[in-house]
Amino acid sequence: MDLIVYHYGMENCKPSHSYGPALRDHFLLHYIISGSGLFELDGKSYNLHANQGFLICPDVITYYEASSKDPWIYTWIGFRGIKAETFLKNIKLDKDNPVFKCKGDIIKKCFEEIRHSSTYKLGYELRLQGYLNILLSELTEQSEAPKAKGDGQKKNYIKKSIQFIETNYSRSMSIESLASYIGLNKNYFSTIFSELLGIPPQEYLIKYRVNKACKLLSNKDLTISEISRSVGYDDPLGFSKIFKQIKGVSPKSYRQALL
DNA sequence: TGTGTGTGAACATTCTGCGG
DNA sequence: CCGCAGAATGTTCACACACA
Repeated sequence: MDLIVYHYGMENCKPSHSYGPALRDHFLLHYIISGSGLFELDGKSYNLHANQGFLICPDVITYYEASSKDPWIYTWIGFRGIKAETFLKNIKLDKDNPVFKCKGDIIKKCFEEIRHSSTYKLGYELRLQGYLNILLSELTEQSEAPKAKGDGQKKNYIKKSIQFIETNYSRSMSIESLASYIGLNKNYFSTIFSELLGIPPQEYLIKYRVNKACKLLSNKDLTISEISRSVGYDDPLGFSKIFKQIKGVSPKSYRQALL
């Protein structure tokens, strides 16, 4: 199994309530709903409060204790599985970096839904696993490295858009959908694309498709219509127009010159 | 307060699809 | 292949917002 949920729950701790030192044989994610407390692992201490969480890894001795003045209320989920470690690595969580901070209230809601799963009789396990996946997905999103600033960030946008073009050129695609894939406004996307590459995204996409078509034209078993569809043009006539505009000759003439 | 990043609107230009 | 109309895209500018 990729992921198996072992157990889950919520604890409204009394002042100075503690657990451990103890070992676990599975991963255990805690999320602090309110209050504060202390988490210790490998000789390191972490003072944690609401909206933070911590991970306990298998075979690692840990100790945690609620604050005497403002004891925490936390919720947890224990799990393991062949993909558990990979998923946690994506979140950049391990025994050396066991603490995370949550933005918004999606994580809190995931834990609420996980606890609420017990009210389902037939779909219980699927629901539980589903919410664990959503929880890990959200933590992965939130753990994303801070965005680079200036040209570095712009280069990242352009790199991402080029990768998108290279894998989706054979499908119909608008510049707006491309910009939206990157998470930018289409106008701003066009501006930075032209700024960094010297040509607008539309022109880049057309040239990329025409270059791909040139390679396909060397295969005489393919018709012009098949090639036009293969590079994202449903209308062969439109494709021929564009091709002639870029290469100066029609696709047919280009092929004759090749063969 | 200045600067950089990003958005939204308006308008111009280019592209696309269709009929002849 | 041409011309047209509508759609899509590019350009420019004003503005908001975050941050130093």
